[in-house]
Amino acid sequence: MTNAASAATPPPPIVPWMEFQNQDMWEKALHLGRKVIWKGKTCVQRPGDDVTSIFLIREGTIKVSATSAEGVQRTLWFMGPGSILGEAALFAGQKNTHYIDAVEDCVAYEFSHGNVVERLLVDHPDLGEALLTNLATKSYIMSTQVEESTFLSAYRRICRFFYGLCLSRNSRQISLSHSVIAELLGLHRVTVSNAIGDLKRRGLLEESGHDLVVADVEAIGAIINSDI
DNA sequence: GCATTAATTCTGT
DNA sequence: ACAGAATTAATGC
Repeated sequence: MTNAASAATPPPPIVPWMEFQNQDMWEKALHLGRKVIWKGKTCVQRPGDDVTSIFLIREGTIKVSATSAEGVQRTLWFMGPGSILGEAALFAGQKNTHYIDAVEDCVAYEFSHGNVVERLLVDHPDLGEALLTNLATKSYIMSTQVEESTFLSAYRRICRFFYGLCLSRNSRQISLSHSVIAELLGLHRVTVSNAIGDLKRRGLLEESGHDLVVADVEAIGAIINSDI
């Protein structure tokens, strides 16, 4: 993929954080769904649970993670407003395979399999496209993570994550602990702490209360391709 | 409602 | 692996 367009405007890095700004298209279909509220810091679904519907997340953030038999956690991605949960399992005819945790209070809309197939996909092509976009995003997140863990250094991956997160969320604020970032990128927590400490020393990252703030987005982005 | 303590989480070495 | 700081939860007054 080496064309002028992509060279002129490089797409932002794909990060394991799904969030879609324009949810307006869903308004017309909300009446087909059922509003549900998930309290923060609670488990919403576990591996083995039957999946008979999908959920559109409207407020809050959830964490999707895999757990080994020994209890080791590996976060796969986070999902925020505008993202859809459960469509992969539903269309694949699979049971749920991951842990889904609400990290903060969430509002979601549940759509039954029947409503998805007979109403959403039939009456609203744009919602069908939104479902495909959502599914494709998950696919790209996973392939990108495999790619990056194979080819990039931990330091670069952390910078790439911060940079992509800033662009996709349009915010410099990052309210994640070091261990959460480590679980998300498959890194050791100390590796993340050291990298963050280094970025702070270099003035690219600042601390605001308990949150990290990216002070210089472009500089962080530049590190990804630099030869340092 | 408020102060103390215990428990847990977070971070830098 | 460890220690100090910082939160959060639990308990008693």
